[in-house]
Amino acid sequence: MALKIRKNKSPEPPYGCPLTECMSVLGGAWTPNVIWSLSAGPRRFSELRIDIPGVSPKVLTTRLRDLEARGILHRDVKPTSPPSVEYSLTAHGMKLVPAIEAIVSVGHELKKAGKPTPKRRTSRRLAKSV
Amino acid sequence: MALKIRKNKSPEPPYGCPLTECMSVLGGAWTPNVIWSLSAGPRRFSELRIDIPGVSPKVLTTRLRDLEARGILHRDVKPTSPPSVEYSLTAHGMKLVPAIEAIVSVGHELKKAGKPTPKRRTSRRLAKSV
DNA sequence: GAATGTAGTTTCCATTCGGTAACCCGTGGT
DNA sequence: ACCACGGGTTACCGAATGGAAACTACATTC
Repeated sequence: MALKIRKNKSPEPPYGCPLTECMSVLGGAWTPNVIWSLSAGPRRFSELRIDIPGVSPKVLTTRLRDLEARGILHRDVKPTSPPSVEYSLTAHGMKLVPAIEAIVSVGHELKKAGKPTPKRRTSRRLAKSV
Repeated sequence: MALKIRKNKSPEPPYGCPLTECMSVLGGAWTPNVIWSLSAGPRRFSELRIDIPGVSPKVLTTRLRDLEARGILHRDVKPTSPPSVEYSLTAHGMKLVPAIEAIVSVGHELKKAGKPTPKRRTSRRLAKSV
């Protein structure tokens, strides 16, 4: 007999799911880092590069453009000479900060719990031997 | 003159960053959905497939194996005949739920704010025309 | 006029990732 | 005997992504 499907549904269906929605924002590489960095105040391109070691200018540009297009951050070109460009979170972007804080604090807990840093991804051939 | 670098550093450097740490867990496709679904109680493989429309068995398997290896969820094979397999969050995995809730609630806000759903990801050739 | 600094852009490349589809195994029902 | 179901696995594939490196433009300064 077919097992019956329990139907205490999970809180949100993934159709137009806010979860998916939000993850599409946070999903890109370095995105949370950028937002996190900006949460401490406005920053220029090269400051961000320093704040986020390892990010390449290409990816950083991509992220900034993308987040700007989504209304998460604001790009402000100061007409100084050499013009400097300042990025800051919009009110909209600020809303993401608590979520990122939550993620960060979970990150702390995950580290505290001393994960043995699993290196294997799909090497679970043992499934049948269980 | 070189602009001076402001040094009100962002809260966490990305070296062994808890943010990065945690995102490496949440980053895979459908991962948050899986955890979200399991946050409502234990679920079997096929229930998850129903809860998360669009997820392929391959990816679902991958995610479940990965999350199991990380200690986020627990795989419980019931020795019934046909054996059914139940997945549930570990205490560890539960810790992720608030973060996901935060993400979900931001997702709601992002939707409320009526984003014009930018479909283009990297098609911002227009950069110069701005 | 050469160097430096800011703020990127562009090209190229390798890899990863996820999706599709097909297949597998054991059990139970008809 | 045969099919369906639960719970996957495997092979194959194309798109997307992220990284590296080189290059650009403009302005100031030496």
